[in-house]
Amino acid sequence: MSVSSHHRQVESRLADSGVRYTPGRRAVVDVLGSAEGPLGAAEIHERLHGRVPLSSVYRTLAVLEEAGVLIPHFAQKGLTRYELAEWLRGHHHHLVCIGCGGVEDVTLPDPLEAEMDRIVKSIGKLTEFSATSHSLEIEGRCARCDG
Amino acid sequence: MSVSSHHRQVESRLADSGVRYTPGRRAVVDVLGSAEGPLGAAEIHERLHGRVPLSSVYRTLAVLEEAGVLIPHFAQKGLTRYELAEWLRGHHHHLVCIGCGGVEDVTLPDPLEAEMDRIVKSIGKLTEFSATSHSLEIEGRCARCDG
DNA sequence: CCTCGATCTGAGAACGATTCTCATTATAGG
DNA sequence: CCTATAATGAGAATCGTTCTCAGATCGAGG
Repeated sequence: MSVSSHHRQVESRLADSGVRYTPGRRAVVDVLGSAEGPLGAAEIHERLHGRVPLSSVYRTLAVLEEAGVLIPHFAQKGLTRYELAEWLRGHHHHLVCIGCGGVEDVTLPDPLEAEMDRIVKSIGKLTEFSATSHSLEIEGRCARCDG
Repeated sequence: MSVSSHHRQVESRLADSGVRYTPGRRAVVDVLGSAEGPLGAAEIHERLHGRVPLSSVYRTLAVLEEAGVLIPHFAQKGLTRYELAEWLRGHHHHLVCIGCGGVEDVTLPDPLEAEMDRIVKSIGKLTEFSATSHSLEIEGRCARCDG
């Protein structure tokens, strides 16, 4: 799943809604496509060395979220991070480090993910709630902070 | 696990850190103890009918989080909600409604929770990450928003 | 190519949630 | 009681985010 493949997919998804895939928007997708986990607006702005002004980064994130290209992720007070949606990056879960606050992605092996699905389905049956998606957040200490 | 039992436990936990369990703090614990899910500062202030000013609610939340009585929960842009920590309320998961943004708790039946534990343990073995806790976030539509 | 309308952008103002400040009040211990 | 310490209330300050608006860009039709 290369970055240029992301570009093709995003471009066509945006085209469907009559939205342009401009250089600024590409730049944001590039940054997120090569990130190790979700990033916030300020982090993205930083990684672009100011080539895209912060207010435009925010607008771009809103446009891409609206188009279903990005998914917001909340794990810290007052900070929204974004990552590529699952249809671009694949289904995965998060390891949230209680030491440094960072978030890493994990993709489960099929048998484990199948088990997760069964659990989520069971919960749907137990409650008046129609589940569309799920995410397992595991808190702990990453290799760097553990020791 | 009654509310008065919560009060006793919280009081003794706070005493350990030389922190007073004042009426305002009790009121916040009361509200959270009888909530159906995590609440934000404004929601708590609202449910107290202004008996505790908003700035005090914020301070109280910070104090109680610091003491390990409350756990913050993030599921919405720019809004931090809190709930009683697991040692007070028991382990549970969250149903996050993509319609109204609300969050409900679910406690899994033992066999399902046991399965979750196995999954989390397996992930710990797969990665350089020492898990201390986990939470399954299920996104979907609540009974009210579905239809 | 050139024009026109629609879309996008940049800069800064505005906003909402949260935190801070500081003067005042409550509390526990001597 | 008195005093030192902790807690409170009200409003100002802060920070992430959203909005506004004037100007730049684009792409379809002439």
